Amino acid sequence: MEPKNFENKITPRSEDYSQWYLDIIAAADLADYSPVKGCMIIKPNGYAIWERVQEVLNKKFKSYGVKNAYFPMLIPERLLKREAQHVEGFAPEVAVVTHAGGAKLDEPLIVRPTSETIMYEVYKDWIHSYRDLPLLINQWANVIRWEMKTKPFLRTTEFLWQEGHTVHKDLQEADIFAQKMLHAYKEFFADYMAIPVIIGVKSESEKFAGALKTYTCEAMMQDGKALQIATSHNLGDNFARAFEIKFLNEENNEVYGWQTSWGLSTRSIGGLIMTHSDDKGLVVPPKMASTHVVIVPIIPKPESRGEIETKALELGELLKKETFLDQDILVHVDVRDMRHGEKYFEWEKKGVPVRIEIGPKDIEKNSVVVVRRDTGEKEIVAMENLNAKVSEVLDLIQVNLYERALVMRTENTVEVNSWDEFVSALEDRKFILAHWDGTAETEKMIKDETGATIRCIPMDQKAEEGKCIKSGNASKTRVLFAKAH
RNA sequence: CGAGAUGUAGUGUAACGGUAGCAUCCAUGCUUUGGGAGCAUGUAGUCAGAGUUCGAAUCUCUGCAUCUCGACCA
Repeated sequence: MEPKNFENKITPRSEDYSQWYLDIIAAADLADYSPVKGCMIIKPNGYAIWERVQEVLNKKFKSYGVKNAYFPMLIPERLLKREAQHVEGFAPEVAVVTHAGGAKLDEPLIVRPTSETIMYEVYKDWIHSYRDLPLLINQWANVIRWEMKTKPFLRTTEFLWQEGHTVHKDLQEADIFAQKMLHAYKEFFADYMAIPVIIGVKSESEKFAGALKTYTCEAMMQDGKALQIATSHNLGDNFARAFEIKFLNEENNEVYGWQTSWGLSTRSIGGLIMTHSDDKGLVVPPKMASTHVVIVPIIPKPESRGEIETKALELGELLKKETFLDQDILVHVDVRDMRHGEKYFEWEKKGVPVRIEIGPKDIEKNSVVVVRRDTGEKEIVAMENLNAKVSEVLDLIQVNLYERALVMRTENTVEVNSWDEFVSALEDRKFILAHWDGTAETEKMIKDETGATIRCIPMDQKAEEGKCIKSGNASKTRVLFAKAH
């Protein structure tokens, strides 16, 4: 039965992808616009996903020997100016504090757009010997970048992220570490977010301001556009030279440190939304969900309420003792005095992976109905098998979401060998693997003409002689082109 | 920041320059209940400021906000 009308109607993806995205955020109650333009209020439902991101990444970082710390949000302007490319890259988008304590400040303070400068200013005092290395620090923080145009989670003036900043004894070790973090992100996206990402190297024009080399995770959203969902930079000794991070090596020579920085922001939540959600609402991969299972009692007769709710709560308690994929199952029993149909819609909008329905007929037959959020499949399950079944289904949903996203990307990725093919593939919203002559001029020409950018030079891309689709010049490997969010 | 569009209860909409109305939400009560229920009562609104006018939600200007498309970006 079609509902007549209701709040939070979701625009179909096919009709208006952008509106659909905003509708999902409203329907799942993830975020609100703030009184400050371009900023976002992350509501409890949205923040719960972020907390899960923090939990999983912290565990991963610790296993790599990375320690958490916190540095100030305000950075003296002179520090930002130390590294030439860095200041050039960030100057247009920094917010500056000029007054405080009722007076004009002698030196303006910038609100961090990223923390390289303030962290490295003190790193130089922390590092004296090769024995102090590697220095592996991460911080969870907010940063501000004054962007022209914002969109919840994907691009907001203020956003939350983690930024890791390390110092190593040589370039090779730094590069290996930058790649190690890139793979950590890739695994996180695959194993937890159920988002398949392509890892690769950014072109010169797309790399981080001040970096030697930028590694990136690129994901395909359901509209075929790419989302840069995490990055890891090999900073070389650029910042070390600017901030005089020096140490005595084993040969007693004073040398500069070699650095990396790597980050993942609340944008990844936008990626999660755009990868898995459907026209009914948000879909949260079980391993990222703060509620895995919602039990909805069905009460046709008021007098049977007590009995049914008791049974529902009882099943809930049993289920909480169960695990799936080494996680505890988080269960919510929804005993609110509402029609069950309304509850179904609400939990679907919020993306809870599994719904269990229990009513008088179920109690009679000693069974319940288990419904999957990803496929909508309903199954009648005997109560004694419920724990095992739910555990299995959560596992299946986690796997299915990843597979579904991977199939989508695979089907929409093409190799092209001519400009005409390139243009038509782009119109079909594909990821395109094509030859490029390696020059910034050609890259810019392609961007200006089509809006497509080089997302990355994929790491698993094999060497292959070819001709640039734009200039016709020689190319040694294919690179990934796409339009980006 | 450039081009365009739109701003009316929490949400979605209506009102020729002339009493701001409807639906929904929310609150209360009753009846209901295997996919967004029904009835009754109640609360709640013209983005902000200026101008034109006897009279402005409506016309004009300015500002602000949101959306779309560019430029910028995690």
